[in-house]
Amino acid sequence: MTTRLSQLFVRTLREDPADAEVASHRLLVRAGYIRRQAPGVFAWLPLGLRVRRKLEAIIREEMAAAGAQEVHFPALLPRDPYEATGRWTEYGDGIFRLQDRKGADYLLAPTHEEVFTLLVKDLYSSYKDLPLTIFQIQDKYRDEARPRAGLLRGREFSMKDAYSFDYTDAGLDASYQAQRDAYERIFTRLGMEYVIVQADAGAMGGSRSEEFLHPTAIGEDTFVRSAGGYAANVEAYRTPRPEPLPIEGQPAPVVFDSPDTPTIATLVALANERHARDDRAWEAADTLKNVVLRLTHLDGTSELVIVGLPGDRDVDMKRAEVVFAPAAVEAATDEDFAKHPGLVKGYIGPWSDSGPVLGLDGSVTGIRFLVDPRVVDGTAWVTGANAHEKHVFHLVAGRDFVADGVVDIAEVRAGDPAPDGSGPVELARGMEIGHVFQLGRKYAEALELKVLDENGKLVTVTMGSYGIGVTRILAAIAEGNNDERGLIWPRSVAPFDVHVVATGKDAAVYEIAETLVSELDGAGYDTLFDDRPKVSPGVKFGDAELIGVPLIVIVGRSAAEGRVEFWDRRTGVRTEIALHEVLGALRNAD
RNA sequence: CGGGGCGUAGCUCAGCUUGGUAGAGCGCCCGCUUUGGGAGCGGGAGGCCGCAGGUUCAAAUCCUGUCGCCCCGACCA
Repeated sequence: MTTRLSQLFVRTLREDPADAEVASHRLLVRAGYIRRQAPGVFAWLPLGLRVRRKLEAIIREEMAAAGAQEVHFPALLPRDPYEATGRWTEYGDGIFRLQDRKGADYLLAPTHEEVFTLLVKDLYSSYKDLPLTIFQIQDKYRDEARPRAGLLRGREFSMKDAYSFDYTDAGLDASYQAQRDAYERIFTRLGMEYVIVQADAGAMGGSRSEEFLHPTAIGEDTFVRSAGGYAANVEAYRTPRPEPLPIEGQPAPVVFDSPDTPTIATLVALANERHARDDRAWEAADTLKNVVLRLTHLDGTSELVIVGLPGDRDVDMKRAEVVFAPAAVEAATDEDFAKHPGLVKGYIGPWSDSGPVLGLDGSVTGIRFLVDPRVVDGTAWVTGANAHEKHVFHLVAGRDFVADGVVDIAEVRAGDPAPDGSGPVELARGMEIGHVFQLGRKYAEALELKVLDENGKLVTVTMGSYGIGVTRILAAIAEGNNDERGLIWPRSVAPFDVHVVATGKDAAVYEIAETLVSELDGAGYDTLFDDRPKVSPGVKFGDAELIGVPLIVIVGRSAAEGRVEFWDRRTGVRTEIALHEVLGALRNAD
């Protein structure tokens, strides 16, 4: 097919749009691929749609190869199924909700687990029908508090979501692996760098969850990886628990005066000044910082919880959200402190010489006390003594205090050990471009999806869900493939195979170009033909660079002598070749 | 939700401090010229100055309110 630029519905912009910041957003708007309709909502013009279709075609091919069948659900769904699984509530403000004229609740679906599950329940009831994997490519909706970066974080976005149905755990593993393999093939075909990281299974339950992250500075996820092959989203990283240390022989706690120690640094300085250790200096990591958090549960009730962690670390609120989900986590307020006179702000600790201060069991405050995994029995700490301007050292875990549990919400730092022993980790930023997830039986149980097994017994189906962000990947590719002049698409998703530019005023040039273009058409190439007669060469070259078709053929000043220029958009190299060599040059371009 | 910025032509912006009834560049339309890096000349179309109220003889400009948008942060199965 040949598309004539003179007929194409597009208007390129000479200047950057004022409301676009990141490269992908700026260039996709400027080159006429998309237009903003509302915050985080975009219209797709022919160029943009072509890229999208290319991407979708690759995904469809790999889904088919993985044995998944395509279906299509509405984006607009009734409330009921989401009520049954609890997500109507759990999703909170993140969901677009609306009502019909009768006042019945609907939503614009953020994902489709519920309705896929119900459809399978409607149609299937035997183990013989399984395994089954079905998918769709559909627009999803999330009412993001702050959409940003154009397509990278929109409120409407296209996603391929697949769901697998099995009646055995081994079957689920196989279905999961098939999707995971398909994702690897998709990203490889797209030439996209990706890292598979362990993801947090979250409050949704489920046993196995991995994210495909595209490493990029503008990514919103932080992940860790070790040289030995460990990789995890920082939210899923688990701090290894050291072996306990012997308690016998450790010195007894010593309470000391600690005025003017509002920070860990001042406390450590004071300890070194007045109570120096023989072996080495006190360090921030020797202190136990007790952070008071307020958890607000879904039912509206709330509780305080105190987390003890090494003083050289802060709480990572994202990790905390994951651990305490679905409860919301925030720092305790002055009001909370006022309600608990047993808490001496700045001097909180689990111990006092008159008995335990923190903990559910018989402590003064009765507040749940959780500690960092590094706080194992036998470790000694410097911490608050629960009296104004008093701290205590030689406070030994397992002897002087006992926690209600362990919670791993401290920030993760480069150099921390990988939990699988594969060495220290480094931190990097990434963008989530895919997610494979063993849901297990949560949805099937909530919606009562059961089948009869070989023995005629009803068993609950086990499921997986697998998502790939189509429009997000498109944006990520644009983000990683551009220069100051415009986009540079990989051939696998470029809107056209080749961009033919005719320049000059000579009518013969256009005739030669026409002939070339129909030859290309005959050879099966999708061609964009800049046939605009009264547009200057500078404008045509500029548009070609902006639009970003990777291979460009210029038919111009030496066309009459049977020569054209072959222009590689990515390298910028232009070579003059004979007209009859064009097809060969295109074939060799890979 | 907190902080910052901005709403004037299709796009990018000036004008606002010091009120006098709206501008530039690009784009678009017509004519002539031009044709290898975003052309020249001439003519033209196009604007409830985000919205509402107020002050004033007079408001894009000053005041109050409101709506919207962008950026940073919080949040993000």
